[in-house]
Amino acid sequence: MKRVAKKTITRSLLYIRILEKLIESGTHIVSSKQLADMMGLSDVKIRKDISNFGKVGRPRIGYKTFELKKILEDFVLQNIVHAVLFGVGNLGSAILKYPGFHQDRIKIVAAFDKDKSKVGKKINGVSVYSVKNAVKIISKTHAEIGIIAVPEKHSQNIADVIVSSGVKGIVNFSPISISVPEKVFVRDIDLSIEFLSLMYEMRHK
Amino acid sequence: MKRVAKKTITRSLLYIRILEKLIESGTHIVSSKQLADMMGLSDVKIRKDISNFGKVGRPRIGYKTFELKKILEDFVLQNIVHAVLFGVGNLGSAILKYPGFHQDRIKIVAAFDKDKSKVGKKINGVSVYSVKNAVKIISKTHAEIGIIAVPEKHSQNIADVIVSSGVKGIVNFSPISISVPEKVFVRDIDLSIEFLSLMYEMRHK
DNA sequence: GTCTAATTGTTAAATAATTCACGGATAAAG
DNA sequence: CTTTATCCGTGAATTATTTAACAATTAGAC
Ligand SMILES: NC(=O)c1ccc[n+]([C@@H]2O[C@H](COP(=O)([O-])OP(=O)(O)OC[C@H]3O[C@@H](n4cnc5c(N)ncnc54)[C@H](O)[C@@H]3O)[C@@H](O)[C@H]2O)c1
Ligand SMILES: NC(=O)c1ccc[n+]([C@@H]2O[C@H](COP(=O)([O-])OP(=O)(O)OC[C@H]3O[C@@H](n4cnc5c(N)ncnc54)[C@H](O)[C@@H]3O)[C@@H](O)[C@H]2O)c1
Repeated sequence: MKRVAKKTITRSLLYIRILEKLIESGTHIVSSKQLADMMGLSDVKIRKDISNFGKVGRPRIGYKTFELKKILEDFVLQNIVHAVLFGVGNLGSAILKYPGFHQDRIKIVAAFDKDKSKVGKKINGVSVYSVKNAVKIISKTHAEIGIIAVPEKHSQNIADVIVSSGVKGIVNFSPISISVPEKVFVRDIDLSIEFLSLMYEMRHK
Repeated sequence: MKRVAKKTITRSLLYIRILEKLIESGTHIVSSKQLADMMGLSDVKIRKDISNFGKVGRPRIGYKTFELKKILEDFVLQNIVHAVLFGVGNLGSAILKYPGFHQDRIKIVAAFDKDKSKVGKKINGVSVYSVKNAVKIISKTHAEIGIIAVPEKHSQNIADVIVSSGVKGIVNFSPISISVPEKVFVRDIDLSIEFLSLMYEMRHK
């Protein structure tokens, strides 16, 4: 199968969300132009993205919302994503309590913290465990992604724990780069950099 | 001045952070290769990025950490960034309490919520106001960026408030696209999409 | 039926970003 | 003072992504 551009994948995930909303509201047909307006993109880009997955629209009509959603899902989603969280602090708690992940088929199956007062608690149905038991619990839960929400000085240590449990994907919220083996994929989410680069863009355009 | 690539800007912001750490630890000289290893990038990319800002390194030696930091800052930073936050919920509170923004010269100068039980409180030194007073307070504080951390069904409404206050930059944490005039810049931070696209990458590489 | 206007899908062109390849500088060794 | 190994800077090549241009399709008007 042809390699699909990374940006096409992230946009396709957004299309799926919009299509869900359209379907829910009873809309059966949508054109690339309508989708484009809803998302602030160009219609060509949307058609180009979709063309990666086959010929699914009809000229003069548009796309059937349900059919398009199905096709996109078949290519870019599959199952529920299981994740474990490290660090049940301010950010970690917000993540645990966020209901949107469930809607997007992301399930947090366990959380870990080194603070004994947090271990044993349940937040939004998710149990908080001691980091000592992480490897054991992760292998039991078949988690696929580890979330790092601990203070940066502990991030590498937690990354090592995640790697040693066999998990191959990490979402890292701490503002430092972690070292992992090549076969482990890391997504860094750095909020400060988002603010600062937005600021740069505002000043230079 | 030559236009600098967007990705070069975000990486340069990361270089600044690493350089700060190196300077703090007493390191005076660093090579592109060392920086590359610390960040998981290639050394060429780092040299190419830096070359946008002039000839600052010395062959056979490397870069003076302090000098490089200064030059990068002159190009990609300037002042403190002032932001206002809408929605003091789980995520909004985490943002208010995060000390890292201060280190990165981002200052949250006011927060707004529609929940009366939150209005009047102070979180980490930041006062929470009623949304009704937002335009007035924003113009007084000279905020440059508005942060949207309200439930998605209110996001467009809050975006309109932010725009009508004259603020030209928005960081949007809600999982929907907001409509704003062309001259307003929006950065969408969509956590679900990060998880799902990471999952895709893990399955296809 | 024929025409028209709308909309898709695709090829080609343009733009953006990365990687390669290597020349030039220079500190340190001898 | 010459050699050598190292590291920077950069033009050219490659790869990735977006945008433009347009042919093909077809529902609906007439
Ligand atoms: N809060 C934000 O808005 C925000 C923004 C950007 C980045 N971050 C980053 O996210 C991370 C978490 O931020 P936060 O604000 O939630 O911090 P926090 O201090 O509120 O929470 C950190 C949690 O991690 C736990 N912890 C510490 N060491 C641990 C370890 N070794 N193993 C397991 N748990 C451990 C602590 O007990 C605490 O519960 C930090 O790296 C921070 O830089 C946070
Ligand atoms: N918590 C997360 O981890 C997470 C992850 C991804 C996205 N998000 C998004 O971030 C946003 C906030 O999430 P959250 O978990 O903090 O939600 P939350 O429900 O905990 O907090 C929302 C806050 O916004 C306030 N609010 C509601 N309507 C408002 C209005 N019109 N004006 C001002 N304030 C208003 C509420 O009073 C509440 O304090 C949501 O859009 C959510 O989809 C959150």
